[in-house]
Amino acid sequence: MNALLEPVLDWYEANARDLPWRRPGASAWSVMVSEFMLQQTPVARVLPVFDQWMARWPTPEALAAEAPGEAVRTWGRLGYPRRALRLHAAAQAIVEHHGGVVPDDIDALRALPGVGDYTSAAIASFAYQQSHVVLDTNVRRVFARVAGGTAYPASAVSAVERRLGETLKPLERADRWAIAVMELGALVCTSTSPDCPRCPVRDICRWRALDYPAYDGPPRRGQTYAGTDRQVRGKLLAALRDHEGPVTIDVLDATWHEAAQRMRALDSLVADGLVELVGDDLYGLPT
DNA sequence: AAGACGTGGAT
DNA sequence: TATCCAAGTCT
Repeated sequence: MNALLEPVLDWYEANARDLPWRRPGASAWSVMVSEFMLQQTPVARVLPVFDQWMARWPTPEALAAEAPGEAVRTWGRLGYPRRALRLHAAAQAIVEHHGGVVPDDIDALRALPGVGDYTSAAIASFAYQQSHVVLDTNVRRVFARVAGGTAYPASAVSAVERRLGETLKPLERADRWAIAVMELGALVCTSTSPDCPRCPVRDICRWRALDYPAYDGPPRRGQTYAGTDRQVRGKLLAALRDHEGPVTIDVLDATWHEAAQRMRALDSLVADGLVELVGDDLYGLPT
């Protein structure tokens, strides 16, 4: 018996956001696109890019027919542009191996580029209403607090969490349960300022019962950014996105002062397939 | 199995 | 202003 089930499902019924990939009739492809875009990226920033993307490429086949550089360009400033490349490659794999239809088998999904444990479970659950344990950062935080009595989960998914996910997963409507817990984590049981008074399971929350003990685990990995290769890669790619065609090296030189780091970043972009050397000192997005 | 990998809004 | 961090994946 899962004491969380009904309160969380009822809360979701009343509080779920109206998002395009959740609407009735939303295609499996739209669910897949949304999941790629939402990896480490807030909903508010995904929405406009998602709309452009789906208008231009309403099917895997449409995207697969394009140059990967167009995917990278349309990705815009969502961040982690390798996701755009992987989504493009996944679309090509879907066309080549699955008849252009987003597969409904979780293992087939998991084999696609850019699709890991979370995304495969999410697509199978939300596009095909299957029953899977879906462990994203929201679900893991809710579990850690309600059941574990701690402020945050560990950095990596544990066997205990998977077991808990299996235990709590209802026989019916498992997909709705999954999205409901995710939504609760996203809107109420947030990382920094949880809104416990509005929480449907506050009365059975272990973390609350213990009076919110502070996180005492190992330091959570902080992301430095200023001055890193990541920042330089971002500037280089932004310059390439902002030009119609290939750019000369001097355009790229203007994006960062330190030559050694600039070259290292450019080389890594080429190695990742995000940038192509198209001529003598001429660079462009992949064709 | 830590660390790399973008970006911008919130605090 | 500095730090946090948002539906992870890959190596």
